[in-house]
Order: sequence, then structure tokens, then C-alpha cells
Amino acid sequence: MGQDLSRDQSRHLPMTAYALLGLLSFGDELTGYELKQRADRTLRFYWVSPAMSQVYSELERLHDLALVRRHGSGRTTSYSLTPMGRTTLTTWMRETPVGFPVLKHPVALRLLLGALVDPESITGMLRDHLARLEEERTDLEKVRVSLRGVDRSGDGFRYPALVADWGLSYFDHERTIIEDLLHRIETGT
Amino acid sequence: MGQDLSRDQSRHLPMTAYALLGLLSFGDELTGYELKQRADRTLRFYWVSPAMSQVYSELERLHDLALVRRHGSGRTTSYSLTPMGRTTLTTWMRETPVGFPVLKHPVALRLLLGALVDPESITGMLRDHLARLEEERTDLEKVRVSLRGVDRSGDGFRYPALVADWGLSYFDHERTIIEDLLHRIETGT
DNA sequence: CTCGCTTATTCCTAACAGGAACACTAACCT
DNA sequence: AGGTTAGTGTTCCTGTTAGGAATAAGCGAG
Repeated sequence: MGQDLSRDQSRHLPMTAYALLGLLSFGDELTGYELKQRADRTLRFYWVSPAMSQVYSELERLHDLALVRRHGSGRTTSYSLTPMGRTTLTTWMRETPVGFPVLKHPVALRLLLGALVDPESITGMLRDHLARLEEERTDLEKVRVSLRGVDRSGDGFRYPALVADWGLSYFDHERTIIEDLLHRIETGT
Repeated sequence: MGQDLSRDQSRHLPMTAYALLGLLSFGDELTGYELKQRADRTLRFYWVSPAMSQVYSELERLHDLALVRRHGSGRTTSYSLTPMGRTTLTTWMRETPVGFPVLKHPVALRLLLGALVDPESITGMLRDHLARLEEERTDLEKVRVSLRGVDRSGDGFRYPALVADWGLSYFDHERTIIEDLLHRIETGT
């Protein structure tokens, strides 16, 4: 039984686990709660923010695998990356086949079924979507600004800022698309 | 106990259920297998394609709720929308609060952690992503072409074609973004 | 001091992903 | 004919993920 565990390092973990390791890879010592917050704040633009339940159970597993260290100062427990955790993460970065993006776009799904309802219902939905798009964009803008400060770690490239720029341009593109769709629907192609 | 069921029509179903009802709303009589195929072919660009297991168990539920009709000709069973199923779907289209898109972008996630590995590893990943993007784009192009033929249902707007155009422009945008990123990384901002 | 807010964790349930297993059909192929 | 291979159609099982309720301690304001 025990001998199998020695090779368990090469087993792949659920994506959530790597996302958490990734958040810890920036060096901070974080509680489950803080990890969830950071995920909600920055990660959510490119990856689904894991549920609270998921964060804690995943941390449990990562601790069992010695990929994170526990810093239990009384009631609250915080976590940091172990050297082995860092190795696992970089190995995953290099060796794991990278999947294709998956999108769950409720607006597109409904647009597809647009013939079921009146056009006003569709244009209304698109306008609501535009408004929310704008909110999200300003949120991401704030994140990018705050990254400018933190992102001063020397030698490498400023990847988090790059990704933020990518996200912003994504929002901009979607806005023009939706505006165009609105125009086409209102005038009849 | 029984009396509660009378109000169960207003209960909301999982998203997968609405996606399946949506696929059936185009009028065909489909088996679970065919539904899965259609989802893989067209739906996947805007919504996660449900797993086989999910399709069959969801159809089971929809049948229990009398939202789909079963056409059991021997060993294979096909399904079609009941009037009540159509009503449920249009009600959902109009009344359900529309959520914000969720993206799982493994390339963006890794780019965020780019400092962990050498730049060549990142540019390699981006180039792979470009290639796959191109494949997906041509798949979607085929879908759009085939829609031109089917999409001749009279009065309304050609929504499926609209959504396909949206998807194509999404791929085009992502391609230019990635190419720009590659250039910026290779030259050092 | 107690009301409400944030932090922090645990637990439960339903939804979803992924694929193995099984069975039947059809084409083709030597 | 018999055999192989590919596609159709369904069921079952396990692990992962989503979502939120419940709990509790700490902390600032009235």
C-alpha cells in the first residue's frame, strides 16, 4: 500500500488544486478565506472561482500531499507553498497538455433560441448584458492598476499585467459585438 | 406531499435541462445520442457540452416533468418537446435572470503564472493555442455554412447564424491578441 | 453591551465531467 | 461466409465542481 504513494507525485490533481497552488506561488501566506477572495478578485476573469467548500477540501488534499505548508496560529490556518508544491506546479505548467478554453455564455445560449420570444425581449437582454459588461470591465481595470504596484518582482516578464490587458481587450471586443448585434436586430439585418 | 408538486413547474431546472430543451425546440425528434452530437457540434462554442451521462439523466427528469415526449420505437428512444416543454423554455427565456459568462481559459491561467517557467515554454504554449484556435474556427465556419441551408424558417430573425458570426469574430479577436502577446514576449514588451 | 459586519471554517446536496462497459447495427473486406 | 472495424445507443460508476446554509469568533460603532 505505502509503496504506491511514492509515485503519487506524478498523478495529476484537479484543476482547482493547480489554481490554488498558482495563487500561493506569488509568495504570500494565505488562509482559505483569503485564497477565495483573491480568486474572486483576479482569477475569476480567466478561470471559475472555486467554491469555498472546494477551497478548503482542496487545501486539505494539498496538505496531505505535502504541497502546501500549514501555519496554524490558533483558530485560523494559513497556507504557503512548499518547495515540492512549487516543483509540482512548474512541472504541471510545462508538461500537462493544455486544454482548450471552455465558455459558458448564457447570453449567447439565449440568443441562439431568440426565435422563441419577441425581439424586444432579446434586445433588452443584450442591453442588460452591455451594462454588466461595463461593470466587469471597470472591476478588471482596478485589478490591473493594483497589479502595476505589486508587479515589481525583478527579472521576468509582467505576465499578470499581460493577462489583465488581454481580459480588458476581450471586454472591449464583446461590447462592440453586442452593439453591432443590437443594431442588426433593430434594423432587421 | 402531492400538493407541492403542482407548483413545481415554477421551480428552476439545471442549465443543462434548458440547453437540451433548446436543442429540441428546433422541432426534430432526437435520441439522447443525437442530442449529444448536436451539442458537440454547435452548442459547444457557447456552452459546455453536457456529458452523455448527463444527457440521459436529464432527459429522464424532463420526461418525469412532462416537458418532453418519449417516442420509444423498440430499443432506441427519441424525444421531442411537449407544448408544456415549449412554454417552460420560453418562460425561462423571458423571466430568468441572465447570468454573466463564465470562462475557463487554461492558457490564460498558465500565462498568469508565466514567471514560473522559461519564456520559451510560454511562447510554445501560445503557438500551440494559435493552431488549435484555427482548427476550432474552421469547425465553426462549417457549422455556419450548414446553418445557411437549414435556417429558412420564415418570419423571425436568423439567430443561430448571428451567434455563429459572433463566435467567429471571437476566434479572430483571440488570434490577434495571442499574436500580439507573442510579439511582446519575444521582443520584451 | 449588543447589533451588525467581516473573517474563517465546516457540512450538505445537487450538478457536472469523463469514461468504462455493454449491446446492437452496418459496412467493408479477403 | 466469417471476421474486423466503425458508428449508434444506453447505462452505470466515480470523482469533481457549484452553491449555499450553518456556525462561530472577532471587531468596530452606537
